[in-house]
Amino acid sequence: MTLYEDLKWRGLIQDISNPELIDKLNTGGMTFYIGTDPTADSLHLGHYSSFLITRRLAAAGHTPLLLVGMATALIGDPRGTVERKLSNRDEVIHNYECLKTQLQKIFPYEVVNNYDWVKDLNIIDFFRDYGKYINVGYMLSKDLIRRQMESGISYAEFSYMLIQGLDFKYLHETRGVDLQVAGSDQWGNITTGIELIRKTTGDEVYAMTMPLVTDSHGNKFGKSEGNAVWLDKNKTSSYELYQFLLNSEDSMVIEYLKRLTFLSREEIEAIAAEHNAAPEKRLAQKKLAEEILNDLHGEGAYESAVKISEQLFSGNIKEIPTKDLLVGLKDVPHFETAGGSVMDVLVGAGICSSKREAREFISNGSLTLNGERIANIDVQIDSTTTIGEKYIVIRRGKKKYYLGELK
RNA sequence: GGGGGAUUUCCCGAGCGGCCAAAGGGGGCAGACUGUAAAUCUGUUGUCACUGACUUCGGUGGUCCGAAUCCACCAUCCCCCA
Repeated sequence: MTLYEDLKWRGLIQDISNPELIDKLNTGGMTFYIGTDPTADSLHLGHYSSFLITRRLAAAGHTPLLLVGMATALIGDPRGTVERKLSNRDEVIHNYECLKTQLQKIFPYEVVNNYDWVKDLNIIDFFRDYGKYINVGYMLSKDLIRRQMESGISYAEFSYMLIQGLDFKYLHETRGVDLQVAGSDQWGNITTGIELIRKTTGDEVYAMTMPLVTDSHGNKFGKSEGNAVWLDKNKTSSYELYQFLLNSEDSMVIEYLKRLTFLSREEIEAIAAEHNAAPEKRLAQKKLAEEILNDLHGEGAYESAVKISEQLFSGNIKEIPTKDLLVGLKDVPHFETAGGSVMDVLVGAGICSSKREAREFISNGSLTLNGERIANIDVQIDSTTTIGEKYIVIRRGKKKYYLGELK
C-alpha cells in the first residue's frame, strides 16, 4: 500500500490542491509544515489527531516543520461566526512557550514561529510584496470570510489569510517547504499562500487538508463535558483521558483508530471484526485508549487508568482499601470541607453550582456519598460519614468522582 | 457626514407597559433503559430562606403606581446614501 493509499484509507485526505501531489507524497523527500496558533496553553486531542500526520509523513521520508504562530495568534483567525476578542500579548507569548515545549515532547521535529519573520515587516513592504498580489474579490469569496461578513469582520481578521500566505512563502523560500498540511477549515488560507507563491515566484507548491475529526453528530472531537480534552497531563489526567476514549461511540471508534493510532490496516480490520461481533466488550475503545495513553502519557499510564476505573466502577467504595482508593482518586477533583450539611458541602466543593442544583440532583438520586445514594437534603457530613478517618467520596452522575477531606 | 435597523438569560431567538425569571429551539446537566456506547423517553437549566422573595433583558439616567418593553444620552454591530 502506498503512503497516499494508506492516508486515504485512514480518512486523512479531505482535499489536495493538485493531483501531482499523490506521486510526490509516495516518492518522499518533500518538506512540509503544519501549524497552530497559540490561543491556549495546551494542545488538545484535536490537535493531536492533526499533528500525527507529521509522523506518518516523516516515516515516508518527508521532513516536517511545526509552526506555532504567535504573529497569527496576535491577529486572530476568522472563525466564520463572530469576530474574536483581541488576544493579550503576554498570554500569547506564554502560550507559545507552553505549546512549543509540549509539541517537542510528542513530535520530535523543529518548531518555527512566524513572529520571527513577521514582526519586523513594515507596512509598505507588506502591501507591495504581498497585498498587491491577492485580489480582494478572491479573498471575499473564501467561505469563512463570506460567512463572517454577516456578523461583521474586522480588517485584521480579514487579513489573516495574507499572513498565513506569507508564512508559506517565507518557509518555501527559506526552508524549501513545498507542502502545507492542515485541517479542512484551513483550505482557504492555504490556497491563498499557494496563489501568492505562484504569482511571485512561479513555483508550484501543494496543499493537503484533513477532515476534522468529529463525533456522529458532526461535533468536533475532543470535548468532554464542554471542556477540551487536553494533552497536558496536569489539565486532563490519564484517568480522564482513558474515560473519554473508552466512552467513544461504537459507530465512530474504528474511524478513530485509523486516524489516531499507528496500528496497521490489518490490525485495525481484525479489531473491527471482533468489535462488531461483540461491541459491548469495547475492545476497540480499549485498544484506542491504550495506544493513545501510551503515546501521550507514557508506558504504564494505561494500566493505571484501567485499574483506577475498575475500582471505581466496581461499586462498593467502602470495600476498597483506603490506600488504593487514594491512589485511584488521585486524578479526581479534590476538596476540603469542615463538614456540615451536604448541601453546603456540595456547593462549597463545586460539585453543584448552586443549592438549587444540589436539591435537584439529590431528588433525582444523582449523588452518592461513599458509594451510597444521598437520600435527602438533610444528610450531614461529619466524622461518622468518612472513610479511613477523614475521606469523603462523592460521585455525581454515573462517572464523576470527587474526593473530599474532612478538616 | 446623513438615514434606517439591531443589542434579551450558555447559543439562536420570541417578547414591545402589568398575567415576564421572560415562549420556542439548540446545547448542557441529571434520571430511566443499556454495555461507563448509540438511539429513545423523562426531568431540569438566574439565586436564595424555593407555592414566596431577590437580582437579570448592551451601559447610564429619566417617565410611570409599575419598564426587557416608553424617552434621552453613551457604547458596539449591521445595512443604505454621501
